[in-house]
Amino acid sequence: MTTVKDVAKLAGVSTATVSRVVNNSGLVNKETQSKVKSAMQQLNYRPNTVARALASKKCTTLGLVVPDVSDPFFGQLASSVEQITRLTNMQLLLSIGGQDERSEQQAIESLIAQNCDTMVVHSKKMSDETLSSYLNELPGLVLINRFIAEFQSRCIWLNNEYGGRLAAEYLIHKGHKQIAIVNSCLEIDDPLLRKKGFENALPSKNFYFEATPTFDGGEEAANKLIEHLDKVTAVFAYNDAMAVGVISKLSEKGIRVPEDISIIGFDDALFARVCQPKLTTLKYPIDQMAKHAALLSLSISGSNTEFSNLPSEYCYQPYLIERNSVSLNE
Amino acid sequence: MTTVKDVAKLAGVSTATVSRVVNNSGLVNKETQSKVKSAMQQLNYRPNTVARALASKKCTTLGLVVPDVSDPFFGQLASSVEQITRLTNMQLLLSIGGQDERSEQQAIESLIAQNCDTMVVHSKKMSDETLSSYLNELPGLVLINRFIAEFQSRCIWLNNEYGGRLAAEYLIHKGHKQIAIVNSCLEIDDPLLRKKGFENALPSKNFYFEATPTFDGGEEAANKLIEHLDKVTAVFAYNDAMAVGVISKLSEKGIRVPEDISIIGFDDALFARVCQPKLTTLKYPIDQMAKHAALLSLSISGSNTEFSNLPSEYCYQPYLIERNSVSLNE
DNA sequence: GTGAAAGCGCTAACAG
DNA sequence: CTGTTAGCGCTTTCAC
Repeated sequence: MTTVKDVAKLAGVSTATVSRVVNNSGLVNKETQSKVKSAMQQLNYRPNTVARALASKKCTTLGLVVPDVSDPFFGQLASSVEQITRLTNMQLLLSIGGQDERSEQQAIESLIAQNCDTMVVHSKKMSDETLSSYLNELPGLVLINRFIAEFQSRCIWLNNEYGGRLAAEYLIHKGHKQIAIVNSCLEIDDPLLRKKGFENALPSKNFYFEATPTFDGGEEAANKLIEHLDKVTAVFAYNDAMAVGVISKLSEKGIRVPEDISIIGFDDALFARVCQPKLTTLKYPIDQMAKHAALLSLSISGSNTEFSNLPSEYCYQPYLIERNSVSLNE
Repeated sequence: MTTVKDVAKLAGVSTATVSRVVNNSGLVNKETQSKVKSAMQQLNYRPNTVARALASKKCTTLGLVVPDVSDPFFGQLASSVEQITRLTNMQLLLSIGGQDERSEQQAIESLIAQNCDTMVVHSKKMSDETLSSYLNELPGLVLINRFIAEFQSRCIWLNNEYGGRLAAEYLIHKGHKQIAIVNSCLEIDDPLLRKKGFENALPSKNFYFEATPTFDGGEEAANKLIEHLDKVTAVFAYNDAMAVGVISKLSEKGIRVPEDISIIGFDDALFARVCQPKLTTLKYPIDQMAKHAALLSLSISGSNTEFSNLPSEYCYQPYLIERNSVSLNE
């Protein structure tokens, strides 16, 4: 491993000078500069980012915590954040938050130990209290998909309630009145808010089922749904995975979508375009949100000043993507 | 930020002693030890991993290079690697290799700059030569899904040819003789090897189509396939995404799987279970492979000694997952 | 057992 | 413009 010292020696200058040309911190004579540069090339010198961060007390890593990268939703989120880190010459530290509060905390702690002062975290298990204490401790921490009122300038979140309303309005517009909600059973706000938004727009008695927000959960819910099929013309699923699970189980039983029953999903995940029929769904603009969160964190923590013109709206609105899983109900 | 110095002062000992208790490097008096520990607690001291790595010249990060995390296949891979890093108290550095050789190189370079000496890389664009030079420079670098003969003890890869053969044998066993291959058009070995394995087992003239290895590519290939439907009873798709694309386009045209035509995929990706009908496919055991690669890298680079009993077989075999997209052809 | 001191690779005043 | 010096936070000989 070649260091500044080696370069300095070969170029016949001090390490400070080498540092100056590496950092482009002006004020270096053209000639010395080229001497140093050629020495760097000869030795195949690569600055040690770790040492640099330590000495300058500036951090070149951005930490991301998500519950699970194997879930395509978070894969998408991670990918978007990575695009920002690449643009800003930062490195991405990935920490997995997992299923419980403790491992979410550990994920953050390990980022702190790495001296990481800019981070975006997706946490659903940690309480507002512990999360708030981290927010206080780490000025560069930005929350995604979560809203804590005292820190709203550091939260990027989705208007879930509005999403629920959009779904209801669309189904009503299509002539549906008897609807089943297939919701997530996880104890987080999102399903409750979507339900609330939906029911505000369609207060008549709807059927309601809960399961895990996965394909299997969707199948499970469909099994219960089947008993009420005569009273239901459409279903609003918590997410596309569940929607696809419902479709799959239904079609196994010979019930066709959208001919026999309509269905609307949420997320616009990979699934949505790939399934049969293609899914009408509510777009969750996670790409934009993730980029916004990363940029926000970078700008708050002072790691980057170039991108100062960030969106002023921190609350994102889902919007309808019409495909063909919903039919007109006369 | 509290440092060793603060702890040392509060505990009335030297920083060396603090370091000793932090690292459990024995030889510390019980009493001093508890004094130090309570001081650490009082001050909420967290060792700075970056400084530690610098001073000890031991690295606590594992770097991962994949082309794209938003692709569920790589999400899965990343998730498996992360499970190993968590187990071994390492941090995961994620670098995206992207589409071309240059960005793959940059991904590796940025890991080197981070002083990362253990890494697993999935590279398909870099030439054997440049990759070999990195392998020489970085003893802890392990390749996944790629085979370079001179470095075979640092490669974890899939027997693609065998996968092709399995697909052919299964379809033959099911009575199919006229088969279309829907292959990836990417210029990497995998599609060629799968094709070779397939054709060795079924040398009769098959139909052959190429497209990008995605859902859209599958749809595109299906459009061409449709013209030859009278001469084809089954299709072998390069991966599940393509298979699902084929199914989708076909069913749009009123052609049913598996009644009218059978199809077999590759990967056993998320898609495979979710689509209609559920896809018969070849399992790509990427989870195990990724864990093996991470562990191998860790053990080679000397970052971890606990997991010495690694699998001795570096070449993984795909295996058949039978679902219901293939029917008997009499 | 414990402390003093040197140093990991680099940056950042401060002189000159 | 450039070199000297003093650290960043931690580990690690080497004495005591």
